[in-house]
Amino acid sequence: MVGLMTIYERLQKQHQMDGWWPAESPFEVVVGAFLTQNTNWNNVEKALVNLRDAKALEITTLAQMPRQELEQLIRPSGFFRQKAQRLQHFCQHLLHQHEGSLEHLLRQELDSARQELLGLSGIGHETADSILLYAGARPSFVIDSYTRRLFGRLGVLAGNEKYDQIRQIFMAAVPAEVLLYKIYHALIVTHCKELCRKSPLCQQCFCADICDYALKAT
DNA sequence: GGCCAGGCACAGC
DNA sequence: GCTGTGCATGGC
Repeated sequence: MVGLMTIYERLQKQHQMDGWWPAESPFEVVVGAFLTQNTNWNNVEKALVNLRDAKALEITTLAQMPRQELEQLIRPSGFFRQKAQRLQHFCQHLLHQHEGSLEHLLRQELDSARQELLGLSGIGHETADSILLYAGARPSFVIDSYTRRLFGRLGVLAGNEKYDQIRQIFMAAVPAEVLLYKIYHALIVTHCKELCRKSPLCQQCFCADICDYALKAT
């Protein structure tokens, strides 16, 4: 069995990758995390531009804006009614429970912050961990569909593990460093997006090329 | 024109 | 606990 750090090193040799999540502030990371759910990032970008132009990338503004106005601004990201409602609930939660401070929520003990996030509407496991890692700089490994596909094909995962089981596998094998977690997740996504979908051998991202590469000793 | 994209919640079993 | 379904847009 190839170790997770070995796979990391092989991926790193093939892709240039930095901190990755494109955002100008932790709050913008949060907004992006909601908007990107089951949605192409290109569409998220359009919505973020709209919000920025409307000077609405701010907790109080977003919380108090008329729902329909917010819906129209984020419309390009899809599921806009759901996402508008959930974003406003999140901002109102910050205002009421954390004096409007995102940092106040995220600087709690890691498991406490995670549980609080998971209790909010529209925040599931992946979104919670994305917020913790990329907005809060907390070492919480993000598991997404790419991770499941790639590491399932590599034989690291059986395919029936629950989210938290997979997260534990990664967090047990990868040193708890924020930058390392960020880059590893980014490498997985980038690797799958660039290579997996483009290969003629690709079948729902179980593409032989990507896996042979990752397994191959370099 | 069909399929997919960096999910989530909820109903029904 | 697991599975199916609704949510909606834009790019390929």
